[in-house]
Amino acid sequence: MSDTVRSREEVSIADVAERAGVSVATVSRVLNGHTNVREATREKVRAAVAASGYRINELARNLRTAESRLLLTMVPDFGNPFYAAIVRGIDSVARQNGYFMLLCDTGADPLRERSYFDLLRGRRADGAICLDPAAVQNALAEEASALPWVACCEFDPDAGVPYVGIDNHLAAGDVVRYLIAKGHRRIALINSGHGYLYGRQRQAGYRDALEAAGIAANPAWQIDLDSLDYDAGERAAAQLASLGRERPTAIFAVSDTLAIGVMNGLRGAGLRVPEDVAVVGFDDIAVAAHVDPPLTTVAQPMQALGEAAANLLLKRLRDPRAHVPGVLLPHRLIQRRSA
Amino acid sequence: MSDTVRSREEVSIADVAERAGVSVATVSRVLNGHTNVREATREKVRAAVAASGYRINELARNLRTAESRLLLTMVPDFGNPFYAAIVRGIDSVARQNGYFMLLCDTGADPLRERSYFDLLRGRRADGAICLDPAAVQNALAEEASALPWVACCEFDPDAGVPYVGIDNHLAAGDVVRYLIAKGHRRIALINSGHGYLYGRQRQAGYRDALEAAGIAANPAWQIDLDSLDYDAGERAAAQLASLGRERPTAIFAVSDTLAIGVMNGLRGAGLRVPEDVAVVGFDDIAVAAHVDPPLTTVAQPMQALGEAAANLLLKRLRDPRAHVPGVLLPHRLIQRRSA
DNA sequence: CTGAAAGCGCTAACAT
DNA sequence: ATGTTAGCGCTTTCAG
Repeated sequence: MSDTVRSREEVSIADVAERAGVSVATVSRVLNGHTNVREATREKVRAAVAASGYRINELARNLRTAESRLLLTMVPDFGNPFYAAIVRGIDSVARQNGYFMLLCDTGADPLRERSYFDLLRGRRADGAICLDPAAVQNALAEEASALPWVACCEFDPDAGVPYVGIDNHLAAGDVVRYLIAKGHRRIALINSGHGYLYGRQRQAGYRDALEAAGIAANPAWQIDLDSLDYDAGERAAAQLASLGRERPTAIFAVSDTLAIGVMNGLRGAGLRVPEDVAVVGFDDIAVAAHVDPPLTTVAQPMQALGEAAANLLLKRLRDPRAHVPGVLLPHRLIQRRSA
Repeated sequence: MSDTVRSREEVSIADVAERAGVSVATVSRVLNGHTNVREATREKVRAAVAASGYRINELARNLRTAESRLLLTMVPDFGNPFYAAIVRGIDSVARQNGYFMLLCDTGADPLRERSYFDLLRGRRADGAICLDPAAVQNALAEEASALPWVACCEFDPDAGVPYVGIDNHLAAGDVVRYLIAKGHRRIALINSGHGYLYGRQRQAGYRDALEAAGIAANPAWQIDLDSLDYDAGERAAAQLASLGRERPTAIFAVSDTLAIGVMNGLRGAGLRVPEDVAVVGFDDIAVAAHVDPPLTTVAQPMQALGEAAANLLLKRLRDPRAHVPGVLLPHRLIQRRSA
């Protein structure tokens, strides 16, 4: 009570020890919940801690224990709502295991991503989960492969890095088969360029499903974009609409943002969805159910993906030489009104 | 060349020193770019560093220098795209000043937020920027006020915490005056509940502007929601639409997500935007320009808000006893087709 | 220009 | 059950 004035000077474990009339070791034991301390002593220490306003210096503890209990999650674009649920999944597992999870916005820039890996190298974080494009990951794989990290959603199965994701080839096939079952034979694909592995996988799934149904793919119906934003989708739709009688009756866009842009572009060209052109997206982001018409799309088990990634990472931290396998989780086609 | 095999054992500064035939002090000097080292010695050290694959242990350095050069940004909801540009602004300033910025998703939960503040208390981060609701901040203000942090967008001017934001009262007034100028007199407000200070400020701005124009506010046209998501906006619109002849001709929603939901709800009720009901949102998030019709809304200078917040924080870190003032930045009404 | 040595604040043997 | 002590890996006087 008499010591209300907390000096702004840092109070250390030694100060607490002195105050409580015990050794620093005892204070440390109390702090860490070791059982071999007499209750009376424990109480004295607690009182001294409270009275002094002591706060443990985790930096010192971390240096000593050689771990930070910090996990990093690297996202390529913080503005993309797609990552939200994944991040929540990671966070919940991290928390349950006594770790903090902190987010890094890499901007899909290898240099920035490298700088975050430096946090691992400098022992300031214990591990990382990377949601970045496989290309970015690969640029770093060589020197980074010894570091404790796992890939999520975007990954190269051959990079030797543990990963979690879905079967993109199968998912794209499911979309095409769904569209075919609805009577479509003129199906376009709007893809995300070759930076993303998932793009190549979905393209292959699209092609193979078409082929399996005996439908020849029209090259004019395959558009590769270098962006995933609404505008890009809009422009692609305009391009497809301008085909006139040669235009497709269904469009599969590899992301919901693209698909929403597509619907806008179609509307701009005087075409109705789904009457004139059906549209399917990918990801099932929050707005997808709230655009007009609501978007048919492929849902990934985002939360589960994040949880699985976190669990993989923790396993790797516990046993650095454990074999950590790649994991594929099931997706789901969400049927709404756009197709 | 002969030493390609990097032992997985941690190599320390002492190892490098031995290898280079110098003292650890000299290695440290080279590492930190001190000038008082002979070029030949410097070269020897560099070679030893490269050959050994040495990586500085930042934990140790941080302990010694008593700083982490880590900044935290706390967001209430990682999934809300509203924060993206702000975060980028913070990040760029942090980077330019040699800091890492890491994101924390608090879920607007005071307990979780407190846990992140613990990172500050434990010296694992040097400072923080908090984008959380003022209510959450206040729950922590008492004990947290000694910590180096600033509030951004949501803040209590009286909490004694440095802040950056916009003039919400004025912005809401601008919206109402714009609507009045367009001939509207039946203007509804869809608000976000009382958890958010900006909600109260915008409500006051709405009321005052109406009053100044001699228009009596109809209580049935003021809806308080406890959520900001699309569904909530949709339900509120349905409620307003059900008023029949008593329904408003314009709706001001305090966030774009709400506004988009409102437009959907209106459409569901057979009402056209803007012909039957005009809609104005707030924030100018990315989708706002891509919904149908494009949304008229208030843009906040997000990037600038983030930069200003980061600069305030850095100033506070440099001089803990400096007076750091509150800062208000200008907003802008973006006129599109919804109103 | 370089080295020796003293810590930063903590944990974990190893005593007692 | 408690204390002593040796570091964790680094930076920084202080000497030389």
